Amino acid sequence: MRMGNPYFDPFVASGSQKLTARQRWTPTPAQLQILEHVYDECKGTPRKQKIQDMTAELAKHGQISETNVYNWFQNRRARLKRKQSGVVPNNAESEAETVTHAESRKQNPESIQSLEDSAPPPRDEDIYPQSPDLGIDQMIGKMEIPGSFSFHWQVDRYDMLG
Amino acid sequence: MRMGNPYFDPFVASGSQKLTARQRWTPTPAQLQILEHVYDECKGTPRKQKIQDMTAELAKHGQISETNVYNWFQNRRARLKRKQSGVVPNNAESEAETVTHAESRKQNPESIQSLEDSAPPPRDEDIYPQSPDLGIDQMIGKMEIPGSFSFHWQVDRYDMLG
DNA sequence: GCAAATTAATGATTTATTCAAG
DNA sequence: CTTGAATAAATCATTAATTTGC
Repeated sequence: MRMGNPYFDPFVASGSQKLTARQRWTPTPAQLQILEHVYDECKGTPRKQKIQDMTAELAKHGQISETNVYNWFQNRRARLKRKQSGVVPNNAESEAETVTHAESRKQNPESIQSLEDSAPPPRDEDIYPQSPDLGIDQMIGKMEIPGSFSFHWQVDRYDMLG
Repeated sequence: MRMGNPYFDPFVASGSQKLTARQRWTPTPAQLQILEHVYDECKGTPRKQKIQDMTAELAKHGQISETNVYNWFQNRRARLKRKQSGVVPNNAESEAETVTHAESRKQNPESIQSLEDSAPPPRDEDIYPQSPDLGIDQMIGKMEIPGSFSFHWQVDRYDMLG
């Protein structure tokens, strides 16, 4: 089912410097605290408004996006449920992922199918009728983070070539 | 698993005019033709760039958004595969599945529970590093559609009240 | 004490299932 | 019934912990 690689654009330039390698967001301790606090308040996935609000707040403590927040809640809820429900040490492969970790770490580096690339889920492109400034502000702001180490943006998450 | 109603906001205002009722996009014949043509070319879900390009083109033939295009491809692929594989028209009660906890298939249309609303998947908000103009342009452009009938944007797809 | 190698967490994407509008 | 839309589950892939050898 899974095509080996959902996206695979290791080199956008010439494959010498992975200056645009895909890197995932990592919440700062402050962000994590806020996120967990909100999660504690309302278990369910927060609404759009809430997400936007949180994102704006979290952005003050480090790089973040609404997508990150949304994903975080999704994962948090799913994994918490799984942990609570069926940890069941009874069965052999409780997680079906145990094996995948140890050895199946490869990501199909050979299949260069520059023809079949899956597309990203563009969820909302036009649902921001009220506050586009936020997005722009963030985009500009994140270009240079004064404190801490160099944080990479997930700008090139998908791909940028036709 | 599925909660009865993931989101359920029939009326956002006060229940007098359903001016913001949820309405799904319906491709115009011209749009459909284009979509199917592109699908025929490359079966896989197109890439971001392609989606954007197509959306821009399709927008000339009627209301549309990248989300619509993406969903269309997703559904097209999934359903076509299902059809091709094993149709297995089990019209019987095949949905019974593993009913962990008795769950009614019915969604009570009476329950006006506009309190807990699930959140939308904010997919990309800051992934436009190279051509933000496009995004902004689109965003602005769609604010007012001169022609055609009054199509509701899915701005209110989720909710707009805290 | 540090750094490469391993393992465990977890952020991000894809797929399957379901809901509901037309 | 068809199918656009939305969610949750499954999966993938990258980062942080941890272990190991020096």
